[in-house]
Order: sequence, then C-alpha cells, then structure tokens
Amino acid sequence: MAFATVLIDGNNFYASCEAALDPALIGRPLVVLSNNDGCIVARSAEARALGIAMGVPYFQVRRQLERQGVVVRSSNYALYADMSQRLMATLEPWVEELEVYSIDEAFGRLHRPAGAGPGKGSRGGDLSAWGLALRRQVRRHLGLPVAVGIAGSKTLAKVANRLAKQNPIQQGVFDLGAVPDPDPWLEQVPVEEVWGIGRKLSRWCRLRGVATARQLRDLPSGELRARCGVVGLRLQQDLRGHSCLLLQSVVPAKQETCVSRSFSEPVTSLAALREAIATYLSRAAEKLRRQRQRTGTVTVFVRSSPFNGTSLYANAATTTLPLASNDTAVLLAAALPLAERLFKPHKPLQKAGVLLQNLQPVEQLQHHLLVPLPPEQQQRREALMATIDGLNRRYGRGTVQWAACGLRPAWAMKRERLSRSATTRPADLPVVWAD
DNA sequence: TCTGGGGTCCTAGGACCC
DNA sequence: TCTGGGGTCCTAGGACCC
Repeated sequence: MAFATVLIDGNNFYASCEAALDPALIGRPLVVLSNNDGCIVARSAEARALGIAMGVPYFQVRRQLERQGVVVRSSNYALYADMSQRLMATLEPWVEELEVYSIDEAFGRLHRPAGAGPGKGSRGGDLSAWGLALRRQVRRHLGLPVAVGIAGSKTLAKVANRLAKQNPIQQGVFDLGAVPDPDPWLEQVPVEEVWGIGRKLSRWCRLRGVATARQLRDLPSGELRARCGVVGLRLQQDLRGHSCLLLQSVVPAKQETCVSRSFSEPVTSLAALREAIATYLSRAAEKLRRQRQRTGTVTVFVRSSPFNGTSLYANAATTTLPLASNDTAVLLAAALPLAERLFKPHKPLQKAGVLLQNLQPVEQLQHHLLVPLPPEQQQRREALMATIDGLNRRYGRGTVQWAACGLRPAWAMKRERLSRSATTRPADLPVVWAD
C-alpha cells in the first residue's frame, strides 16, 4: 500500500491574511513587520516583485516603501493565529493524518492510488488533481492562497512544495512522486533551500561542491555523517525517499516555554525591568496553565542592544522551585529577585525574557517533602487562576492583571500600523454590507 | 532615533559513581 | 617516574526550523 506525504503551506501567510480581511489590499504591494515594527517578515507577491528583501530593518527602507506606495502593516498575531486554526480545520478532512507543523504549514499523509500502468511511466497515480481541488477549497473558504507539495517523504514534500511555487505552470501544486524521473527536478533546487540545511551547512556543502538537492542526496553518506551526525544521515535518507522523519499528528508536550520581547525604548531603571519581567512571566504562566503543565525552574534573561556599538551586556539567572508550579504569584516571587540581580544601572537593556524549563504535566503527582499549601487552599489558588484566565480570554488580554506589570509602560511593544482583529474581536468585525 | 520571537534536537565535555 | 575503565547524568552551545 503506497502512501504519499504532502506539505501544504500558505503563500506569504501574514500578508495574505491581511489581504483576506481587507480586499482593498489585493493586488497591492504589502509588507508585514515584526514586533516593535522592527523588520520585514512577510511580503505580498507584488512587494517581492519590487525587490523588497525579507528580514531588512524597517527604518532602513521606510522612505523607499513610501515612494513605491507599499502598504505597511504591524504583525497582528491574533488574526494570523485565528486564520491558521481555520486553515488547519479545513485541511483536516482532506488527509488521513495531519501534522500542524507551524502557523502556516501542515504535513499530511494520504493514499497514493496505483499508477496508470506498468512500464517506465509514472511511479504511482498522480495526486495533482487532488491538490488542485484542495487549493480551490481553501481559497473559497478562507481567501488564502496555498501551495501543495506531494512526494514520498517530508523532505521531498518540502522540495515539491518549493517547485510548486517556483514554476507558475504547476498552478501551486506539484507531485514529485508522479513524475517519471525526479532527478532533473531535484537538480533545480539549490542546496540551501533543502529543509534542514541552514547557513553553516550550506556553506560546507558549497565548499564540497554540493550545490543542489540532487547532489546532496547522492553525496557519500560517510561524509555527511562525519560533518552533521545522525541529523544529516536522516535528512539524506528522507531525500532518497526512505521516509525517516515521521509524521507527528499527536502534539508532543512542550519541554520549555519562553516569553521574551525587545523593548520599544531602552530600559534603564530597575522599576521598568521589574514591570517587564512581571508582564512576560504572567503571560508565560498563562501559557503553562493552558498547556496543563507546571514548571520546575524559572530563568530570567536580559540583554543590551547588539547594534549600538557599545559592549554587549547579556546575562541570565535561574531559580529552581522547591515545588513545580503554574501559579503566577509563586512564579513572580521567584522571578522578580532574579531581575534585581541582573539589573545594572549603567547598562541600558534592549530585550528581556522569561524561560520556564523542566515542565511537567499537572496530572503528575509531586513527590516532595515540603507541602506549601493545604489542599483546600491549593484548590482556591487554582480556581483563582482559572477565573483570571477566563476573564482575559473572554474580554481580551490584560482585562485583569497583576499590579506588578505596570500600567501603559513606556517600554511596551510598538505596533503603529496594526490592522483590526477582524476575526477575534466583535468590535472589529468587517462590515460586508450596510444600508 | 529605529534591527523579531519561540521552539527542537544533538553533541561534547565535565562531574560523578563504582 | 609510574595512576583504569566504563557508565550515567547534566549543561552549554551549536545547528536548525518557522
């Protein structure tokens, strides 16, 4: 029984989400910025055609974008996360198993029908028509363009997805498992675009004379093993069509949870740093409770700007809790002294964060000598947290918050070009018609 | 003036144990 | 002068992903 692996992802996802909720943007050059309106993290096809690069700092190209009439948006994660959920729900019935891999992409597994016949034709039934139908449905339901790559393994499905986007003739769908000979296609894919080959490894590949996905596939395994260990071997096997990276349709429990942000302006006082850490920590604790986990250690880290020429100050401090917890008050009591330890009066900070590690499921019994709270009180604490989370979910983040987080702090994230939360806030619902 | 955030996995090396 | 071998656990750091 033959299976195919498919990779479906949103084209220019953030930019496409913006356009889906604001049709006036369709066909216009559009870019989306990272937090604090820092860098360009998504571009519409039209913006890409203007030669606007990915990842450039906004302030460097701002004038140019104005001249070119490019629409600029701050990231609206509430919108993208909601559109992502709708996308995944739409994909679900189309495959036998679905792995949600990131906010804008998912792997799927499905049956590959038998090929048209024996002989040197295709190696299996062509799934392109299936891909085109899926693509139409997503477009109709969500107004989002997606690309569909189909092959015999995850790494090859990634390659196929690239080829689908790269060659307009494919109309956004490519089945690498149905072509008579994949080699000329793999030859088209530069080695740095192979999934798992990053900056360091692609430099090594190039020096070795390996320039394409096909050459990487055919490199002697021993060499790859020596340079990249088992990770490289698995990647190569996958590229050869021997599926090594399995589909993970069950979401594994998180091993760590982190909340960190750059400040909109340098933080130079301990009071401001404490507010920031309290804010990040209460978000992290909220995540923990949603994941039904507790944390065993709390780490706070800070860093000055790496860009202003002065020497970098970067530091971190960690506390191990006597008893794992997800109670914001308990975690605040652990984290705030760490912030104090890290603060240096003459080191303006550009970024800080909270990292929670040694996570355990709340169901897990805790073996401990110290019982900090009687069970009855413990239950009241848990009920309090659940109430706070419920209020913030229902009425919006920050409806109820700890005083330690501060009110309208100066360091808070800058998002000057935010679109409406058109799918998650009643007040922001788009109006389709009006009298 | 202005430069993102949140993860995972693997490996090497040190501490420690018998 | 000369000082084993094998195992586990933990951590830091590097590489990658979107």
